[in-house]
Amino acid sequence: MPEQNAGLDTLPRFVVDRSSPVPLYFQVAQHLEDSINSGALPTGTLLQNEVDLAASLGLSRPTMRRAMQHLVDKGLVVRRRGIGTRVVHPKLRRPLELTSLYDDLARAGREPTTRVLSFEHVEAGAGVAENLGVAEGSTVVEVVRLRSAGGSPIAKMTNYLPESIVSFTEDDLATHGLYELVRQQGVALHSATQTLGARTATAAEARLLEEPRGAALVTATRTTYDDHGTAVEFGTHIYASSRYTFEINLLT
Amino acid sequence: MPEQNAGLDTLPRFVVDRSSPVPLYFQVAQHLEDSINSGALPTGTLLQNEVDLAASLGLSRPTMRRAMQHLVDKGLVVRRRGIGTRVVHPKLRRPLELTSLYDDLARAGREPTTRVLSFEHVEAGAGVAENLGVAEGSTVVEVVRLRSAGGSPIAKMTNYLPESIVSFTEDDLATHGLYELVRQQGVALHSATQTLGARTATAAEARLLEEPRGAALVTATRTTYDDHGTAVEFGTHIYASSRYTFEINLLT
DNA sequence: CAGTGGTCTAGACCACACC
DNA sequence: GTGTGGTCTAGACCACTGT
Repeated sequence: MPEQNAGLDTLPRFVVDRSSPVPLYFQVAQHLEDSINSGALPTGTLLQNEVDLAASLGLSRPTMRRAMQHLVDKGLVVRRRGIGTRVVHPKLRRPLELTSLYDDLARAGREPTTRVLSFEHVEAGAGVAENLGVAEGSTVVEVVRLRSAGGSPIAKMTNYLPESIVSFTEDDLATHGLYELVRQQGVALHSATQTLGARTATAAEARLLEEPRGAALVTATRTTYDDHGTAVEFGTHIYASSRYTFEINLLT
Repeated sequence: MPEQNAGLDTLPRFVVDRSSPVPLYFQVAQHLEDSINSGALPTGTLLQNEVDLAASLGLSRPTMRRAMQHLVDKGLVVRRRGIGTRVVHPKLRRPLELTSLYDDLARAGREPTTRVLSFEHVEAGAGVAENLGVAEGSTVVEVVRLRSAGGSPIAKMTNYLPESIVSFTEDDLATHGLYELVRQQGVALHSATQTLGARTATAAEARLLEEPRGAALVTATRTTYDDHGTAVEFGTHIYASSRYTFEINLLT
């Protein structure tokens, strides 16, 4: 007699749509994820075994396994041989995504606004050229933005992009995240490296971010690469530490 | 005529060991990873298609696919339908691991040293109790450490652990990372949430970290969970921002 | 012992990219 | 078209857990 068992009530009501272009494993994973997030499958729940689940959904076991593995990759469940599949701490969602500050704030319902402080074509200095992988002195687009939420400034963001991939306008940047715009141009973002640190604000920075003189700022530099290992974007950012912190989830 | 093609030279020499307990897909993935890291399969190389690779290794296609997917998850290759599998930027390894500051410094060859400032059993306050998921007032172990590298202090780390999982000693902490010790006791670390921010140093903190008065510090709070979603460790740390920054790699 | 997930096979059909 | 990876099936055997 298992201590807890679920999926018996919620899952048989669910049927996959075989005419949908959405893969079956993904439909199942999505439904399980929704059930976990909605509380229908609370933390600690032991799911039905994959063989029975596959049978009750009319799927093969490999397809069911793939759905399960998807949830493992997201950190929502843990699987143990001889034991079963257990729902873990629901707080640990969204382990690794390349999100922008704009998306983060929007998701938190904080109504982000962006003011573009400058948008111009400049010659790449040594630092920018090295991080972006372009020749020093070549032309790149420099974007400086002030992002606010709830009327208070959060961050000053300075980004450099190769001229060739910028076809959006200054207006687009006021209402969309930078990554969103880059992705819409067909660039497949692959990975990014980010360095976080801290330093005290200069007088101008303190004024801009409405922080006291000498306040501690979070600093971030990020380089984003596409599928070919080509740098797509390099940015140096400062954040008002009294109003923003970085949340990072890690899976072992 | 493909622009670049590989696997023809290196892979047929490789044979899987079917008597090994190491899964076949892992043996293959490991060999490919080694080939990539050694430069035998340089950046941009287009691998053989998975069907041929499977055949030449005497494996089924699903097994070969699994090896490939393993490399995709590690960020080493990119797969595109209709195109093939391509080796990407070798600089972007080790996307996301749960590492400790000790491990990070040791890997960088900076000879970390640790001084245990205190090691005692205390009653959990409200904040610690909530983050650790224990009752307020229950006994937990508090560890305060000063980590240095190259003779200079880097961070002051304050950790709280449930009393039950601490069987190591103060001496162990001077020469090993906290995660290493926890893992050695059979605890399966699953995931962690970390929050990074910044603030100015107090007078005592500045003195301890050998930073100027009012210096900006990086602050980090981290909660680590095991497979059961139980909190294993909660810590609040401060870092001398002039000597340490956080490197983070993200995969989209 | 029975039950669980972990691995592996040998096929099949489909969607997409390039020529 | 031809070739690529993406999805799916219906089995099989093994390793580990708990009774």
